[in-house]
Amino acid sequence: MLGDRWSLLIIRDLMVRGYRTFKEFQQAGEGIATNILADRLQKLINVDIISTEQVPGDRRSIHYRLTEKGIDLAPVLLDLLIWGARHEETSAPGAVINQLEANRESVLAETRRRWKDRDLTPLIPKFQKENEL
Amino acid sequence: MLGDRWSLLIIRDLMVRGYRTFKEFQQAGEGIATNILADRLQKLINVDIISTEQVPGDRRSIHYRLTEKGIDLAPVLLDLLIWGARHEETSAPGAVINQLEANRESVLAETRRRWKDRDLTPLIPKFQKENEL
DNA sequence: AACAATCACTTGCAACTTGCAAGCAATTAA
DNA sequence: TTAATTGCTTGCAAGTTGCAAGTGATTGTT
Repeated sequence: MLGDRWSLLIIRDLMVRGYRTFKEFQQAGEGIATNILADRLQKLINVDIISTEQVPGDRRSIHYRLTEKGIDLAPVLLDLLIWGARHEETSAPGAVINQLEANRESVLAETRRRWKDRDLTPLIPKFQKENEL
Repeated sequence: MLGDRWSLLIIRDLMVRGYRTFKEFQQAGEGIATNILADRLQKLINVDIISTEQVPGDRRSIHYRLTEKGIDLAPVLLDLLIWGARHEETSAPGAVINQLEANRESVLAETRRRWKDRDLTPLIPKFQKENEL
């Protein structure tokens, strides 16, 4: 399931960037085609990594959200981020990475807290992985 | 680079199972086609995650080995294993997983030690992830 | 009320990637 | 000398991806 080009990026956007809607993923800059995006979202739902919710006040829109199983991927994503940074496949500044690495546990706790509280502020001020995570 | 069906499995086999040769990967049970295997190995070499060495005493054979960058993926793989186990996509017994989780740091240290020393004994007595890691 | 815009998708199709089976060169084993 | 082994490569059918252009159900604007 995670063995494709887009799924982990979607999960990352949900987890650390606070993205929720189809449109946000689509415009995320990575350039995923809408048919593929729809397909990946559905597959992630099928394996219970994400779920959907109605948006109160706009019946066109849907909010995607990580499930418990989905948020449990946080350690993986964090390690991948750190790895990418260490080996320079990221645009995250070195200092930020060192912080993340030194405070692994609290970063993970904060990530989970944000999820629970539906806090949509980006976890850190934007980082990107060039080619794949 | 890691966003495909096979690359992480190859890395895992190198890291925790002690596989080294083309043939070992091919027979690993996951059923990768030889053309794809050759392609993935080459791509992993290109991004400096693995490297090759001559086998002394058999000039037909080649040993693949993780680079420093490759072994640095250990935390990612370990977390992915733990995640898969927690959400039942693994055949690793629960007790083993709990051990891995509780001793994360020492497991990682041991993994790195095995790599340095070229210790080929499997890290734990075989575990598999059903569909993708 | 009528019309335009927005949102989350679908559809059609060409281009690329994968998987399967067979084959091959260079050794090494019998 | 012949057979087997190792690490690939090749050809081709089948599957997946990406692009562009819709579509239907709202919601916003005049």
